[in-house]
Amino acid sequence: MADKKIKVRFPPSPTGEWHFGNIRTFVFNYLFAKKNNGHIVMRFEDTDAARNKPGSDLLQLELLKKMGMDFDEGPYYQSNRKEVYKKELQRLIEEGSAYEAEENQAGTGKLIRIKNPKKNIVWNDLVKGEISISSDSFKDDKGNFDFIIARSIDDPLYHFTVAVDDWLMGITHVLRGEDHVTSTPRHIVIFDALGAPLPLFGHLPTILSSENKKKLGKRNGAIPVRDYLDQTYLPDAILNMISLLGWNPGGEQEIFTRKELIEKFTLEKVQKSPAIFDASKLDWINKEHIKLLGDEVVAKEIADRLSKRFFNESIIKKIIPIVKERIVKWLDIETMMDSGELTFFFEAPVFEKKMLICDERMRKGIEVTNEIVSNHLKNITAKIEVIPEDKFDAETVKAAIWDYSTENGRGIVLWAMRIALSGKEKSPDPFQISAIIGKEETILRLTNAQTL
RNA sequence: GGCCCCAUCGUCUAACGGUUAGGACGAAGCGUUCUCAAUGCUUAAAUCGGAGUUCGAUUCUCCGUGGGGUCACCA
Repeated sequence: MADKKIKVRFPPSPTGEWHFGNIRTFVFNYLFAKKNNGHIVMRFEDTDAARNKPGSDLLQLELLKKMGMDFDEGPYYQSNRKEVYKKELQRLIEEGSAYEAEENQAGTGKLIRIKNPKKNIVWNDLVKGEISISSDSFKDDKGNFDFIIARSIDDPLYHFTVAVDDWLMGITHVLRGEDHVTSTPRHIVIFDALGAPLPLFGHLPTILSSENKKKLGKRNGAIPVRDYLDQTYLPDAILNMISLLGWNPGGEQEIFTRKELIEKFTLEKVQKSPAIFDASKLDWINKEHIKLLGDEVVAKEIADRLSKRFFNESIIKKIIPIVKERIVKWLDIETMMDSGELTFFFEAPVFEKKMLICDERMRKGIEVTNEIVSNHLKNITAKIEVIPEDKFDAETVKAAIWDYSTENGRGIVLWAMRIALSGKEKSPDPFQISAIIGKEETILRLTNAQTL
């Protein structure tokens, strides 16, 4: 028995940029379609010209592309399909399931209403199970049970265009936000009038804002997904984050590649209750995804953020592990560069002599003067000088001076050494720095610090 | 308010009707350390309430309560 090919849709209104709430719906459709070897239709629902924001369709398409989420068909624009809707509207009127009613508010024609079937409308929701809503709920505040499907024969409304398109485009699975639950019975009534087979419906739980626990939206702190991309969060990390909002495959794994997400996705594991969006986990997820990346990727990100003056391929290669463990996202490399946390790997630092003397706390009561520090630096320089060039790694350097620093106060000796090499109060340990900048440069910096 | 949906740590969540209710993020503490980062270990932290079914309920049923969604000539 060959199942009909699964077909889903991305139906945004071009009214602005997407936040996590919007894109979550697309992500689940994407995952579901990819998992089941399905087909994705892109369709802009722009029948309300007044609400459309010019250019936001392009912005949305661009975001999809940046997120690596492709579609197979479209984009369609409902505003280009007016003839299709008109034809179906006429048919419904002829067949008697819809009719022209009173003049519309704009005075541009007669409203078209669809006859209320007066029954319970039931469907088996893919995520929530059986839902039953009486068509009596269509009643408006004037007591009319027949809801409006078009402002006029030339001006169809959302409920109608959605049903017509989902039918004509052969959509098999309608996965959308929970906010559409109450409009689903209306769509079903239209499908029935159209004589169209019903797709399967699945309503995803809402994403709530962490500040007020209301539906995520522009008014309650919804940040555009593009902002996260601009902040150099990885698309796959964002995808990972979004996927886990209202879904999980059941195990204890938290970090998933795109491929794993697609493999594991099932509607059965979608949560029924709303999830609150808390971005703090994204930092962790992004860091974990960076760990998954090859060193060459990290090297490129570092290189892209270095000025010409600093560019040094072999050093970049050596600082990869250090950068990797210190950043959450690529942009942090820039921050580190700006605050000088990386520059000392490329050029000798400038600092004041008094920095060579460590804090009270680390001295453990031992008196330290400039002369004593200079002397320590001189002694360790001598020990480092005898290390062969080809054995100049962090372990060897550490071994060469470990005993000396232990005897003379590690805090005092190693702090001075680290400052001499980095000029920073906070930095990787002096052995790592030495190994990275090399023997010659290490000795040079150590020597300079003695005579500061 | 009507209608619909939902209910496990602060957050995301796991748990054939039988577990000391598990994991992760975040938080706190400790260890390792010359600093920072990273890392390791530890701790605090939850089944909304009440009945019922059952030998046994986080799990099933009902009632409360709470939360969310939706009630346009928007989508």
